[in-house]
Amino acid sequence: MTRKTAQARRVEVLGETVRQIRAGGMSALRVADVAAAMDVSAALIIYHFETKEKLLAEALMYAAESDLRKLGRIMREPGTPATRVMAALEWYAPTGRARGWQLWIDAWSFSMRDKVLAKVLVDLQGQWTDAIGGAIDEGVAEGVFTTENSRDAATRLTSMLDGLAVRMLVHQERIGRLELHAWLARQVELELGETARKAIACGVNNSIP
Amino acid sequence: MTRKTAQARRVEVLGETVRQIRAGGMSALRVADVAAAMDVSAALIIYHFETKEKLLAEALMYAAESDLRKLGRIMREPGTPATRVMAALEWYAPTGRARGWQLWIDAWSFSMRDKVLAKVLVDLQGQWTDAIGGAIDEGVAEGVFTTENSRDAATRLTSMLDGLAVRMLVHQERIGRLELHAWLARQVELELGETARKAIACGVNNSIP
DNA sequence: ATGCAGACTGAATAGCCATTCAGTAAGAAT
DNA sequence: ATTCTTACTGAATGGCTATTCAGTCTGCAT
Repeated sequence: MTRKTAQARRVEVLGETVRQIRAGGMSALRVADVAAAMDVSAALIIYHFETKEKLLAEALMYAAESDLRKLGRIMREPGTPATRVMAALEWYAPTGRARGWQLWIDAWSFSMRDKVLAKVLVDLQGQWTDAIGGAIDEGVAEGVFTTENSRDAATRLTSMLDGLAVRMLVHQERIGRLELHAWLARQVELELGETARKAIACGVNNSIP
Repeated sequence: MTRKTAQARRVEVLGETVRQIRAGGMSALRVADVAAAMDVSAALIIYHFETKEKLLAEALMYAAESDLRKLGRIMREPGTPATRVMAALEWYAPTGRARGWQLWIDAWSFSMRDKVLAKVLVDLQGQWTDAIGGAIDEGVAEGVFTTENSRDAATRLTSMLDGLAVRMLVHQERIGRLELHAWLARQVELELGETARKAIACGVNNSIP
């Protein structure tokens, strides 16, 4: 058994934990399984994380951080506010089997009983809302978007996507990429005005063939 | 200990189970707690339901059925399609502390691992979509609503409400009754055309002071 | 009255898993 | 080399709860 620094080991454990949650859901997660997959003892996990609950919270933070890094990258990319908003929403949106979403639906359920988890989620959602809301504000400043309240608009847009994720994962509805995109574009037009739609249509032609 | 017919006892147990799930969530549910609240033995619960998992599935069905009965009542009430659609959506919408919704968010999470539960949920959502979609169709026939596909419109509307429920319960966002109503009305207008808004405005003045 | 079906119970049982703990050893520091 | 920190382990332990089981009791049918 090669020893590793605590830091390296923690990251390794978090990665495996997230992988297993994605595969089987949070309630099926066993400390022993994570350990077995890494070929270490279960005691090691507890040694590094103290309790399973804390492991779970940290694992979610870990997953959230990687999501947020991606969001940051999208927001820093060159382009208009319209393309940025749309890129962010498209990436937020559930696609295909929506693997990643199962994690968050589980997290919603767990967070209602775990304050630490709840805080992670509030924070994560806050950052999404701020990022998208911020891009909307830019668009408003440039005169491309129209909205009363950019945060509220962002909330409604992401809420609809959350709901659609539930439709796809829980209710097994198949919603195609194009269909989803069309729904999203409609919604963006309602929220941000018709000039938004035109701005988006241009951006989209560049990124979606 | 007064003895009851199996049927009566089962209903009683289901009621208490749903109450406890609403109060503390599905994962906190203990057979012993349900029994204690009814002042019977835990063995009795198992005697009637065989296993906790089956109890859970039946309890969700029970909750779903009572929701659907209410939906049926709303749909049979006299009034225009516009008032019916709006009444259904208003009732579906999360309000206040949105107690009832915790149950369904839990159910989403559980259903991803339990096929029986998944089926209950698919069915429940199907009936909501059909009911709202049906009322929309009526409205279209009367020329009040305009939409390409009534089921898709119903899906989008209920999806947004699901997402808002998550915002309220998980992310602790306070969305006021009036605000929610305004958002809903906007959305209905987008989905069903502007004559829908007017029709709704009339109906709403009757029911909301 | 008597029997009987079946609702109901108390007291085990048993399985599952997180967590503990006493100790081992790897690698850095000296 | 020796020490020392600390990552790591194997083998308990302990707590929690669903489930079982061997009966008990109740109200109905005969």
